[in-house]
Amino acid sequence: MLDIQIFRSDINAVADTLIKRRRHEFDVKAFQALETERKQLQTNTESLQAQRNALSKEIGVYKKNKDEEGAKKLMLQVGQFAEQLKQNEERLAEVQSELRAILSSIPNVPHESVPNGIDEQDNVEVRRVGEPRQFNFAVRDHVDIGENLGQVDFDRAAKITGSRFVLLTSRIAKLHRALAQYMLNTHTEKHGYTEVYAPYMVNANALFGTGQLPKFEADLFSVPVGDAGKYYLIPTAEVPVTNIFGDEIVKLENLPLKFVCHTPCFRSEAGSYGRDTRGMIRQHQFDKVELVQLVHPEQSYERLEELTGHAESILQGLDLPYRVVTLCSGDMGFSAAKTYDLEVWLPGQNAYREISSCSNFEAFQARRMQTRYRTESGKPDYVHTLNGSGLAVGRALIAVLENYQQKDGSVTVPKVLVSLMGGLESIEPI
RNA sequence: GGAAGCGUGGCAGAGCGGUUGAAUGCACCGGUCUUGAAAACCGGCAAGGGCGCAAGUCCUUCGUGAGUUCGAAUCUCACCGCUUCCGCCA
Repeated sequence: MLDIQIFRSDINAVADTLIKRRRHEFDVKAFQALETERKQLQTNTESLQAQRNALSKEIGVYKKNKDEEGAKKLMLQVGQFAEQLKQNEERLAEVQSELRAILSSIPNVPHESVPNGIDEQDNVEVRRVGEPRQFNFAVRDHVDIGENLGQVDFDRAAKITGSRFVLLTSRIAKLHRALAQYMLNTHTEKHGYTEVYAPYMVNANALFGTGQLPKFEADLFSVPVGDAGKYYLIPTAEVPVTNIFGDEIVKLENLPLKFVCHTPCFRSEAGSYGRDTRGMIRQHQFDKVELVQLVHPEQSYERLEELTGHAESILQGLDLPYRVVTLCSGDMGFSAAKTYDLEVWLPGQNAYREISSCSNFEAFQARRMQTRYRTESGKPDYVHTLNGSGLAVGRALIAVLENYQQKDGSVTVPKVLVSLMGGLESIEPI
């Protein structure tokens, strides 16, 4: 959520930026009309409330003095505007909730360093790290590799559940676990993150906080709770972890707060039918190790570079070639002010594919969650939030299978994973 | 699932229809005292919002929502959460 103050003072500039940079249009006239009404209603309502409060206090005094007559007179006075006050209060609540609804459906404004653009075509490559390996045989993709090894099974997953799920077994299931373990160990031991175990189901309020609701309900899975309520399966650990300090004022000296959390992620992938239907690239359920930081506003852009580096270090440790891309304004997520994507080289696709997304949300999420810190002067102010995948475990598995494949169909275990694999150096067919 | 109890400021904990945004203690901040510190003493200390250049002033908030009332932290209803006991269970 953007600061309503900038809509009050400089609405045309914001509207302009949002159209040019995010192709997001909103009705400035309607907003302003509501805002004018709000201002008038609020002033009016509050002055009536003040009158009522003053009279009520007086009534109290009369009652104490047993002057029922005097009290009666004042009660009549209040009665004269009671109905008007009630109507004002109701309308004011309506207007404010309409304003809030508009405000909460407006995306974040991109940082000035974010390149302008429409879609992923306009993303800007920042750097490439590592050289794609040259193969002296016909490369296979992870589906062929995994099925040939007899340890990746899409058909049975579809039988058990449906499409876009996978069943991993034996060494590959263990490799998947080892990858997550390696990521968690690295981030906790080398990068100073605190490990978190968090709920996999969250309420609507938490999803509002990070920006998935109200606009993107269709992307989420939910389960009914009680008679009317529901919980949502998390689409990313970002949701429970970023919300840890929602509605709280954290101590300045505790910043930055850095958390790492390994969870499954559940996404309905509505609107992506037909895309990446082969293999494990786009699943309804996948594991991810997520990095989350709550930081002092002045530091958030340095922290974004740092956090991106933490995610990169996993790819480097696994010796996987990748590139870093700055998302253009049109390709960024709803809540982000700036995003770097890490794209890993997949020989099976002969392409770089996203494996991590690292973003600075500035105060956009903090404002929704009401997460603040106390400034040096003691005044509360919003923190900045960041997160990034460090990394998507399922996609990391794909990358390892494809980049470490051998001519005979086996897959070499990356050096850093050997001990986590109990000494196993190569995955063979079973 | 059944029964009982409880949700108040950073924490603990009063208040149970009237001038209470809320006693008191702890924590925290400033001051006096002290060579310094501690102790003692004095003072300060919730958040959000409106109007205002400002000083200030007004409104809202005692789990959430609705209601009763001139007036609600206090009464009513619903919901959410927590605790304890019983049952069940990994």
